[in-house]
Amino acid sequence: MASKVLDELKWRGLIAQTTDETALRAALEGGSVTYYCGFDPTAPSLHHGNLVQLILLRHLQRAGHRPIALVGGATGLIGDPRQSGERVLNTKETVAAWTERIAAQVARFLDFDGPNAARVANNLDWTAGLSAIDFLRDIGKHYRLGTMLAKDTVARRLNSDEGISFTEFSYQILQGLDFRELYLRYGVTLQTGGNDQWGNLLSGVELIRKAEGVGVHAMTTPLITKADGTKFGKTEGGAVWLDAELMSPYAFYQFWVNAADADVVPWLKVFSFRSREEIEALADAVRERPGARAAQRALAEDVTTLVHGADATAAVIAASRALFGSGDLGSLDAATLAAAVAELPRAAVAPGASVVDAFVQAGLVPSRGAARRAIAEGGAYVNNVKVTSEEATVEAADLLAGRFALLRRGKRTLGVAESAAGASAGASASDPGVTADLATGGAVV
RNA sequence: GGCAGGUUACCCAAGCGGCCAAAGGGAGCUGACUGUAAAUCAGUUGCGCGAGCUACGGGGGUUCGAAUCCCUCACCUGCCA
Repeated sequence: MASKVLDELKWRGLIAQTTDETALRAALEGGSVTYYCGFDPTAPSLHHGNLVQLILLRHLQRAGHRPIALVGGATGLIGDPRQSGERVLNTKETVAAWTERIAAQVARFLDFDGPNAARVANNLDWTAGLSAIDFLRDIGKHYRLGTMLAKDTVARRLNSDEGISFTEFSYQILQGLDFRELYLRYGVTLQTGGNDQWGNLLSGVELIRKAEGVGVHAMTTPLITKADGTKFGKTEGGAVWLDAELMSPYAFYQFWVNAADADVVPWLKVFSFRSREEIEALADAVRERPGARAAQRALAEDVTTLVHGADATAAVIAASRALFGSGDLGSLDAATLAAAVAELPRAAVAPGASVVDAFVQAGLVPSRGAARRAIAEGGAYVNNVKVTSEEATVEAADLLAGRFALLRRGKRTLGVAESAAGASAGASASDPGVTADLATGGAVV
């Protein structure tokens, strides 16, 4: 039902601000609206923050509206001003490569068939050939310095020690230019984005009003938060990446499964497409049986399926069940075990290799000193058995199915030591470091 | 172009000649308690088993000894033009 999409989005907590809500509601209920959201290539992949935007695009498309995903081949070369300080410019080659990757990523979330088929656009197409003089005459004349300086991010940066470059200051004009261009080319009348982009969205709304005499809309999503006040989406790898190369589907699934009780219901509303009834049932489940973590599992399954597909999700659920299940690891069959450890960081070891080295090689700790510290703190495990000595070694008897020993730091940082003998030739022969200095003797774990 | 201030570990920030691998806070990690959650308390956080090594923007000096003093370069910020 197209008519109710705004209410649906509100209930889900996906709307922070809109321009004239009455007019926007009328437009959304009156027919198919062409809308857009921009994604700047500031990294090789999109992340959790962009995911909210992608989900919003999807909701609107499902409601019968027509999405345009804009990749910022041009704006990515400039960089929008952040509070934290001036950006380091990336090379044109880098930005071009990232633009391509991101365009491919975005496409997975949209439907390119049917009457409201999606489209991907690149703002480099209309800015690359724009001369500085034309830009200043045709666009710049519509911008008032007072308004530009008053933009929150700009004002903040001006008052900070770092200040702000003309390059980043100009960003808002480029984004306004995009909205106008998309309006002229495709009849786009709504731009969506994160709430921190509000000023940049308004830039386009104002430009179109001044230059074209037409009123268009803007709508933002709120910043996703965590109940404990820490930053949403912060992980060891920096962000929750949507690209499987930057963050494995297993790690991605684990991120969502680890959602706090206080966060999981709001996140279900935002990140899953489950119905109101289903989400309310899961909210009850959290209240009544929090230990079962039913809502967290549902959230993780939905989001992982959306981003990585059903097959990858089934695999990581099976892996998670095996690794975090209460059953004895030794009782797992070889195939299940191999699948479960497939995603884990691994170390190739020969029987007799030290546990310290295996932990370092698997990347579970950054240094040998840190590995020793982990053991001393009682936070290192081999096959779910606490390692008690810094001289402990991985022996043949520890290898499950004759090949793997499960390494764990703390409660849930996992890795695997794979027997060099049982591993494929390439993996084991390539690293002489492990086999060269095997610990002599020492306690067997 | 001129003048002033700044650059310390993941981040903020103290230190201003030896007691500094560097206070304090944040963040991270581990343990206890748990439910792969939160809260709380405790421990821990450059590399190395160790001797020791490397580090306070880069380089060069002074000194028995430098994060600390001097010179120089780079970068950042502010003010003036």
